[in-house]
Amino acid sequence: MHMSFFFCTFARCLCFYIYMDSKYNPTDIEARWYQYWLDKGLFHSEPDGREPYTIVIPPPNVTGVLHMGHVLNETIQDILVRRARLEGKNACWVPGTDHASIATEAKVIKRLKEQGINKSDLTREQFLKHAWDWTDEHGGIILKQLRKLGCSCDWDRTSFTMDETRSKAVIKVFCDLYNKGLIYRGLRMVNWDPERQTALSDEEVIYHDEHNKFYYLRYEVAEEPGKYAIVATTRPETIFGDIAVCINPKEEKNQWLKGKHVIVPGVGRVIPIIEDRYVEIGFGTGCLKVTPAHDVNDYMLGQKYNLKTIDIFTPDAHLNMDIIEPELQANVRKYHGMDRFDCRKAIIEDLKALNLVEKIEDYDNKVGYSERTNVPIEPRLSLQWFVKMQHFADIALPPVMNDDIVFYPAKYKNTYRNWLENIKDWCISRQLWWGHRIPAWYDAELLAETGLENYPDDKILVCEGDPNEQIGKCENEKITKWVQDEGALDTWFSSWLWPISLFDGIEHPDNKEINYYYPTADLVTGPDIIFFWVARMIMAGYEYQGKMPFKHVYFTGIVRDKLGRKMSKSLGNSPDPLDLIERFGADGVRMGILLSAPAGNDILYDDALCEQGRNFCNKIWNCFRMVKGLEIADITQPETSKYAIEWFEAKLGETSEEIADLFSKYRLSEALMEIYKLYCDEFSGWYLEMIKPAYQQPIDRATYEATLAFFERLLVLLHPFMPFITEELWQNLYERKEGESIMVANQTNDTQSRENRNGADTEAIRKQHALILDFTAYLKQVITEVRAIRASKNIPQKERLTLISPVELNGIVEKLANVTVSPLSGETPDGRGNCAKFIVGTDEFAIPMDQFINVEEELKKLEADLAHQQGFLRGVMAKLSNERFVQNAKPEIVALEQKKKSDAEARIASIEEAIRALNTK
RNA sequence: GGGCGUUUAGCUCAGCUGGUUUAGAGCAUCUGCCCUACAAGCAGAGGGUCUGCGGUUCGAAUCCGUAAACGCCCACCA
Repeated sequence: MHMSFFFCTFARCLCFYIYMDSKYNPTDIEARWYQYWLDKGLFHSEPDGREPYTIVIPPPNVTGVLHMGHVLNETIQDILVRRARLEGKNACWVPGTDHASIATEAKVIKRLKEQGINKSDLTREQFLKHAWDWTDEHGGIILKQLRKLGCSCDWDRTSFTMDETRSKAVIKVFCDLYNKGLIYRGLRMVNWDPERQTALSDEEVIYHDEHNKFYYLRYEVAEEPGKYAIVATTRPETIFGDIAVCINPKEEKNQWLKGKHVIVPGVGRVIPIIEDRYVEIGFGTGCLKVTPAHDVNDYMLGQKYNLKTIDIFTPDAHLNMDIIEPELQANVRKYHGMDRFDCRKAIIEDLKALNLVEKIEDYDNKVGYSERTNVPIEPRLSLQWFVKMQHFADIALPPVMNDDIVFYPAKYKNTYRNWLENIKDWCISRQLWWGHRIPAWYDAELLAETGLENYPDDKILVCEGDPNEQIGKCENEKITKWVQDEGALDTWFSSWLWPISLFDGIEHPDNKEINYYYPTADLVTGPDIIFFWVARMIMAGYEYQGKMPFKHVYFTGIVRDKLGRKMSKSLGNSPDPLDLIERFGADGVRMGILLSAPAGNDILYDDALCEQGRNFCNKIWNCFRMVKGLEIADITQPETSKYAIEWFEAKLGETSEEIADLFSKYRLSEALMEIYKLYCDEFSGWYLEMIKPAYQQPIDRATYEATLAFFERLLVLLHPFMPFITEELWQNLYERKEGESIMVANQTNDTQSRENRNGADTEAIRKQHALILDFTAYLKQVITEVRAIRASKNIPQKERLTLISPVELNGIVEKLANVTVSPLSGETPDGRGNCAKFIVGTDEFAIPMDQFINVEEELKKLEADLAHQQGFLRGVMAKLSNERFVQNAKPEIVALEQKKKSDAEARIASIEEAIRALNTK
């Protein structure tokens, strides 16, 4: 293979193609052409006069590695980009990575721990140094992996959500939204991740069904010792924070509790019974313990009734008893420092001992988990920054609902609308260091006085840059030092600007690049981030560019294994894409992942699909060997070849149109399947067989040239899907100049021929094409029937047969079926002894043969066919004899049925005649 | 608790506004072939009544209703 490659490329010595290996070996070829594309700058885009086609990559985590989901996603993007490039558009695919604040910070902490360093021992600056080291070390591995897959990203534009331009954009947008009153600071109940010790947005919480316990606890009534209110809870460890017990004022069975007080079991705090209709009548015992610091609803009640909050957890969800009233310390001290789940067990055991547990029931409920760390979320009251979302929902909903932005598949419009119509404010602050630091500053002196929570909002300074540098420059400024907010921003607060910030459109909103590349054409992503990312990009797009960020959104499915299970590390069912590329070639893997991936459907991945991709490469490879192995001579062109060329021209045109149509609907796997069939069936199976010279005979020049031209068009058609093998063969099909590439070989053949046929011409050519396509389909049927007869009678292909035909056929049949066609002349074929018969359309063909014809078997077949045709005719007749059908159906439908009828009758007559003939034997 | 989607050959899926020779493709299966481009291949074949039920219609895989199964999204019942 190495040798042949060498000669193909450099010596261009035709005869060596014959010695090409019959198996395609992708490894060297892929590496070589990717480097070539890079060297020639073929991925790079600059604004020019052409129509732009832009895709921004959904930035993978900077320290992530390639998995099957990426393979699917990036393959689709590459196909779209390469197709656009071939159509002559100025295609620009911008790559980049995401700093993924939580995930990356977790990885850095883990590594530090392995080195014996705790995050808490470091300053922010020290930690960030480690984080950047880690990023430099592991960052961008995934981008290198994308090259193996063949992705044609403009690497010169590689960006990072935390590089300078992107960071500036984030800070500027924060300040702008703050000044517009769309960002505020507030003490709210948020989703708290005790592992990472940070707030999360609602979208980062994943709910799992769980089998839990429902604990019925006995709260002694203070006014009536010995009597108890029974409170049911799933979280007994929160009773230290109980501040009231709430009943519904209309609940009959709890009327007696009204106005009384109860004693929190094991804790000893005396708390009031309050009344609110929030408590559902009939659920549990009707008594709800109110713990405003640890439950969203309880917090609501707490606010309504002005109850105090007792936060009994440390940020890492251990019990903090220091906050409990001194007089109760003796009761609760032993729980101090316990983990929340350990405490749950302990408190129940202790309450059991005190006979304060009424009963414990099994209970199924939903528990929220942190998306990133997978630990149960703790609702926690804390001071955070929020974006007011109603405004954004208002600007982002209409363009999707009226299809200015088109979703594929459209069903996600519902999901999108549902979210936007129930939008809640977005918690954007994180208690992390790795990320964009919130540009909010506090007067150090005042802060020391008030503390963060009570720091007045109107004394907060939100600005780009460090305000301390301005100190002293203003006359009447009393502030001596500004202290920056400790928090970082949610990663998605930078991601939502991606399509704009990649072109520096936030800092310089009217620059040449943003004006050219924005809005982008297509966004390809998974439906799991429709809220996180897609919706918010639409919001930011309209807010900062006044325009949609993309015109189409292609939602991919989730990649699963062939049993339908999600791919996961723990199941070990996720193949390593690089390993697959090693085994099947990048082109094979691309085909494999795409074949079963209609938009929005989950894809059930199976190695067998990549195998099919590899086999396809091999097929193309061998077509090429065959064509280039032909010896050319100045001989006259056979009629069969002329016909074959005419037919394949029509076929190629037809399929190209179908493929264009499928592309316009983003039905990429179907488009690939069309090309696959075009290669394997039509080109290899039929066309090449039609034009193939007899053994060791040369081919005429005209046919050879036409075949090369077809091959080239086929390669261009396939190139977006399988870039490597198509480049390799395209380069070797003709002499190419240095720097040329299939990547930019505009589909001149197609477009030219299409442009040439305009008006009436086009119509005429269409008709002509339809004719030859129909007739060839007919010829193929005849050939297939002959082959079937050979197969069933064990007649070798080499043995020439005679075919008695009632219609005029052409040399194609003689060549491919290896028959001599003889016209049906007066004499019935039956008169010639044994005949095998078949029917195509309404025409009856016969092959005389010496072999014994099994009359019974033939009869059986014919009779089965007869029954089928008669059944069919009955169905047609039933329609035609139905007056209402004839009256109501469209005339062309009735005419069609009539044609069906006459055709069926003709066929039945032919079959009956054949049966009669056999019976008379 | 709401909302959405799916259910067509062994598997994965097409089948657009009901009528196109009584349902198509790829893979898998079966049979026969190493015929000098390709056994990672070639030739041929078998296989579904379109989840069930009811309705609309001259006509339903296709429209409507209903049941079931599966899947997804959203929601503060402790």
